[in-house]
Amino acid sequence: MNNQTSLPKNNHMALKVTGGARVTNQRTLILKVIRHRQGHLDADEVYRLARKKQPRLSLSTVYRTLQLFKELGLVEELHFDEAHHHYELKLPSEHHHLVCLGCGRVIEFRYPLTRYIKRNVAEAKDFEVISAEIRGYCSKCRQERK
Amino acid sequence: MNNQTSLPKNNHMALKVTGGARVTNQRTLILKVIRHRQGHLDADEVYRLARKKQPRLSLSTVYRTLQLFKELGLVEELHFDEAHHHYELKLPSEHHHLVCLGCGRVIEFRYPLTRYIKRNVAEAKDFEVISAEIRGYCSKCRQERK
DNA sequence: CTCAGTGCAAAAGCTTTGCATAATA
DNA sequence: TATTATGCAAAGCTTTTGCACTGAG
Repeated sequence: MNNQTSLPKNNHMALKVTGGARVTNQRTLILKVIRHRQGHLDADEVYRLARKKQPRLSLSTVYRTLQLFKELGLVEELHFDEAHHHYELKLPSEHHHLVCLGCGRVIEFRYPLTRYIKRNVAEAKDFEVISAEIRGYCSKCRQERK
Repeated sequence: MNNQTSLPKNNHMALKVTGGARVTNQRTLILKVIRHRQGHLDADEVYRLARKKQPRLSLSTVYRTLQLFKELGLVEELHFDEAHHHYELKLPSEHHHLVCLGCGRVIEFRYPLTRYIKRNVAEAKDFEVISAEIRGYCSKCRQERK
C-alpha cells in the first residue's frame, strides 16, 4: 500500500506461482491497479487507470490479462449489470454482494452464507460456493417506487 | 397450457393492468413463449421460438418487448454469464439460482433465503430481496478441477 | 535465441436506435 | 384518427481475434 517497491515483488510471486505465465510490465501494472482499488472495476476502468502509468497499454492487453487472472484464480469476474463485466481481487474471506436493480448500487457484505446454504439447500450439497449476489431494491429505490 | 384460447386473455390482462401499453400480437406471443418455457431463456431463444408462429417478427421487437416486460415487472432479467441476458417469468414464490462457473449450468432451488439474509446481514435490513445467485462449482466440475 | 505477450486494427457478438409503415385503442 | 408499436437496417458497445513486432526467460 505504501511501500512502492514491494508491490512488484508480490505481483511477481502471484504470477510466478502459476507456472509458465510471464511477468510483464503490463501484467504487473494491471494487478497493481486492481489491488489498489478495493472493490470491483470493469475492464475500461482498469484500462484508464493503468494508462496513466503506461500510456501505450492497449485495451486488448487489459482484456487478455483479466482473462488470465481469472483463470489463475487471482480475480473474480462478476456480472452485476448487462453492460460490463466487473473484476475484483479474490479475497480469502467470504464476502457477497447486494445489487440494487433500481440504481445499480453494489453493497458488499461479509456475513458468511456458505454454511447455511450448504446445510439447507439440497441442490447445493455438492456445490462449492464462491460468491453470492443478492438482487433487489435498496431502501432509497424502494421509497421512490412507491 | 393446453387451452389455447385462454392464453391471450391472460396476456391481455397482464398487459392491460399496466395502463397504457398496447396489447399486440407480438407481445402476446412473446409472453406466451416465456410462459411456455419454465425457466430462463435469452432474447435470441425467445426470437427463434416466437418466429415459428410469427415469422416476420423482428429481433428488435423482442428486445423492446423484453425491456417492457421487465419494467412492468412481468419478467426478471438475469445475468448468468458474460454474453447474454436471460429472462424468466417473475414467480410469486421465492426461488434462486446456483450457477456453475465451470460448465455454466444453472440449478434452480426454492429454499427461501430472504428471511435469513435480512435477519443476519445488517446491510440488507432495508433491502428488498428479489433473487439470489450463488456462484461456484458443481460437483462434476469440482472433480475435474482436481 | 525462442516463444509468449503486446499493440494496433479489424471483426464479432449482443443490444439499441432512427425512421417510415402498420396497427391499436 | 391519434398515437404507439413494428420491421428493417444501420449504428453502438463491449469483447475477441489476427498478425507482425517486441520482450521475457
